Amino acid sequence: MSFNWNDKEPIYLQLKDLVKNMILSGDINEGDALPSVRQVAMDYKVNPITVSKSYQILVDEELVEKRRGLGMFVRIGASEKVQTNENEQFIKEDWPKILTKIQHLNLDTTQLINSLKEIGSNQ
Amino acid sequence: MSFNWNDKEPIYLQLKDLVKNMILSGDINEGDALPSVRQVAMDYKVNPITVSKSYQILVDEELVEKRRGLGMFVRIGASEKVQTNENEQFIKEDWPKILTKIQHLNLDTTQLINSLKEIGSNQ
Amino acid sequence: MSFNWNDKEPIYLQLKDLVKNMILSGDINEGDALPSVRQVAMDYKVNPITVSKSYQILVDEELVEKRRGLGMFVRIGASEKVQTNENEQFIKEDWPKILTKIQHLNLDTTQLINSLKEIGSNQ
Amino acid sequence: MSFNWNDKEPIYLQLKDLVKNMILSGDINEGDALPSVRQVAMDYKVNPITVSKSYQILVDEELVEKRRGLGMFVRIGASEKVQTNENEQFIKEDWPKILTKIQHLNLDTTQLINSLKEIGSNQ
DNA sequence: GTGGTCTAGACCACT
DNA sequence: GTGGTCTAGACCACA
Repeated sequence: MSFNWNDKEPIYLQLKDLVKNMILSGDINEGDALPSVRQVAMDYKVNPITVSKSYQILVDEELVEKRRGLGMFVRIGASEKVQTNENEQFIKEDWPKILTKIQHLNLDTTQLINSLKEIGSNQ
Repeated sequence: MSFNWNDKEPIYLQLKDLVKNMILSGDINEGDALPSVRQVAMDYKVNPITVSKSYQILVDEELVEKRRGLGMFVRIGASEKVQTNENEQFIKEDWPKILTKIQHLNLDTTQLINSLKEIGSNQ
Repeated sequence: MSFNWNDKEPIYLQLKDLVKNMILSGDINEGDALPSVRQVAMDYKVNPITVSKSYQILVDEELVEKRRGLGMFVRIGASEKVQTNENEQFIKEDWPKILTKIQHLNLDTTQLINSLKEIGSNQ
Repeated sequence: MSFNWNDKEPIYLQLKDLVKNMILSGDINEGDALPSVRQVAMDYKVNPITVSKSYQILVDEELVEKRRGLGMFVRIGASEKVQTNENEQFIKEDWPKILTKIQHLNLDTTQLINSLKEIGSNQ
């Protein structure tokens, strides 16, 4: 386990997103401890400081709390918080840009709508 | 005019996209000269080397040609080429990612579809 | 009772100060036993070793004595001793720093003086 | 220049405060560039990453802005902002604690008031 | 056991 | 020139 990394983005950000997704998907439950910095560093063959940096961001975003001498723990409500934040960001920031681009490129919307409908029916 | 810049992407890429969009939208016509490196550098309060780098990319993408002693000129067919390339990129790369994200976030597709329909009817 | 803790200072020091203040205010009388390490650990949801460390400091400061098999007891004269030490520390170390800071921040001293007068008149 | 450092607080925090004070006192003017990370690292015989960490905090506090490829610059209004923040923190957080402690220790307020008056008259 | 800090030295992207 | 990232390895405080 060592070559997931995308060269364009710093590892610590990718790692942060990875953990975020694990919280979102329930791979790590609220109240649980995150794997220790050292553990992750070894598993992913990454420097402990790099892992530390990822975890610190999650603390700053109030998704994770540090219990001194014990480790990092997923806060209660973290999963919902992530979901809410990401939804909001998509709706308010990403989607409008996407619409603008579609208009800008003068794309045929019927195809796009169809692909969206497919997704909708599978939910 | 100085704070358009997004911190996550290098200025020279943002500048390149800006020019590309001006070509696409007809703000700069095919055959026309691009504003001089110095001019742009002053207008946008950017280092001339940064502007050069942007222009060079456009030359590499064969949208623009350098005429020695005269400046940079938009090639004939550039606009269409941009449009084609961007369309393809959107359909093949961006849109699938967008769909995945929508599914991932479990978003309500009906709203999204409605906003797309609105755009479609205005075209 | 679990989140009194200030993240900047180690828990064992905060706990030590807490006990000190209880001695000072008479919540625990001289000659009385301190609550057992286990008890405190449970009450405050803290590791017993952390509590031990706090108590050990109080022993080192000769405010508390250990009676083997019985527990920790507040020494006679402890309250006065705490008061004397803390007074001295405040006057000699804390207050000068406070004055410097007030000057540095260029604060209006009249307000501060008024709040001090209020306290004085209530004593 | 190498042994200013207090062992109890991380260097990067001390360095941050040092820069903050330089902004506050006008040693570095608003709009000016901060000394480069490498320069400071050499001057103070500290690792560049440590300096970087300090500077990053100032960016997060919006006192300093990064201009890519150019360096870090003191934002307009930074000095006032620092002053306002520190004043507020003193009045709302530090001073009440000080008052409590004075009351708690049953200190003679007249001396304290006198020392405050002295400061006041020198302003 | 846990995370936090620091160093020395390397490499990279941006301007 | 600028800052950002990462490594490898060390040491420390806390629980």
